[in-house]
Amino acid sequence: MTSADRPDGPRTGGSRPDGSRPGGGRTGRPRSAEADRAILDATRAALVELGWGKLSLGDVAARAGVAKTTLYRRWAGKNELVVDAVAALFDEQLHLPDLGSLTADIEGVVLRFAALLERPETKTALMAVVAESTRDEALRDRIRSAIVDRQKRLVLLGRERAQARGELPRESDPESAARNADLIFDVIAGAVVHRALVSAEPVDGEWARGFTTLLVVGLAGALPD
Amino acid sequence: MTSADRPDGPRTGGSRPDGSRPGGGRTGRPRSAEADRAILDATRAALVELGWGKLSLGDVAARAGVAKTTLYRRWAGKNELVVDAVAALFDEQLHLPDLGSLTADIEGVVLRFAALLERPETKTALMAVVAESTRDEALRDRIRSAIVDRQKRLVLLGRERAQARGELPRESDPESAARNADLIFDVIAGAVVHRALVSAEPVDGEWARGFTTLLVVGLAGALPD
DNA sequence: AGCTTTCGCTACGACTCGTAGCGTAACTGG
DNA sequence: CCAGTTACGCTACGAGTCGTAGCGAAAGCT
Repeated sequence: MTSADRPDGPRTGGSRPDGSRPGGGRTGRPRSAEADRAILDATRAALVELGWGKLSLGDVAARAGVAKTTLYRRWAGKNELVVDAVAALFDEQLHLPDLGSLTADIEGVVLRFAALLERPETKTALMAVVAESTRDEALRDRIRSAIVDRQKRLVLLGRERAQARGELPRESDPESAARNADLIFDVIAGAVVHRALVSAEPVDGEWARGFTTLLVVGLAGALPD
Repeated sequence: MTSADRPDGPRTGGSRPDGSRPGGGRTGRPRSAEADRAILDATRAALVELGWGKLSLGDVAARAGVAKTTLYRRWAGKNELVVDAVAALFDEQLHLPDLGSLTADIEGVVLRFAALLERPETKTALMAVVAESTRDEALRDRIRSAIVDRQKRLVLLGRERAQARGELPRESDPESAARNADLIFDVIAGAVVHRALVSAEPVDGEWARGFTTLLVVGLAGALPD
């Protein structure tokens, strides 16, 4: 689940918590799925206590009750490990319940996303891995498939619902529709992240309302154009 | 150790590129202003070559032709040093020329900001220090005063101009006006950063136009409300 | 002059990194 | 049941970084 697959380096699995058949019947001792869980849990715990900067893989291994070598057999380094560790949180937390209107849907997802960014694990980890990804294309791909693309689906789903309700026009040109979805995604996710982590001020109901109003008015007015 | 507290240690200045009078007439050998310049230049160069993760202070000192100890006498650690190094770039690059209309002003600042984020120094450094700042209040303050607050001024200036032109209403309630400015700031800066660094796609003229249209329509429609 | 502060240099213990080598454990197919 | 294969825990290692201490010399001020 976590990974875009990786051809096959020395580190075979990299991340394959299911631990089993890629091509049929693997032989030999299987990887402990429990070790995977323990490592990812330990990673999140260490992020909470130490933050990104002081997190060391030796420490994570010790917390997980696992040898350091085991950890290196599965993940190439800190970056990859942390991406997988926080990606799981995104999967758990990010859904888009139908709240009946475009405004309510956006407000809802903004608050959910903000709550996720309040957690100390994600707070310190997300920006850090993005920073590292600026010099590491493989990491960028991993972040994209493990985190970003899944968030983007929420935008697509929300738009579809809004169109079904008649709140947004159906766009005829698929290219421009894709561009608009990307734009909206960057606006929503960017604004929330910036508010929460850069401005370091709370994303509360009031802020979410103001932001959503701005966005919905803009969409209603700018899209049909 | 890196950063958090520094009641009043051996590290006097922390960051005082002017290097002179804090309390009147300092005695003794003054700090070399040229060394400051050399260190910050070396920091930016090292960021370009190595990125945040592999940047080491020993390396920076060597590049700058300065003893490692000198570096530690002025900055508490990597975080503070890099903030100062990139803050200078923001000062150089971020202005707001009057382009005649609110739309043009926003498009202009978006493209300028994007160009700044394209540079490898800022790309890798900005997210990293923000990530560290989530666990270090002093660093957060430093980022705020060295970078964030200055960007925010552009929003205030832009709004004032737009109001003078009659493009935006003058807001009566100063509290709500401040909230709106903060909101607009997070939307603009957040969207650009997210597009450039997370989505990792180009902030070109086309994107800037689409974003600006969305924002201006939203502002025109939502603000008088 | 004398006082004060900074500078370059060297050296240091503590720590993290990522890997190698070994013997053992777990699972599979003949 | 046994041979083959893979994962595991453990130990040990060289390399690199961190941040500090201690020294003598340099550069200002009064």
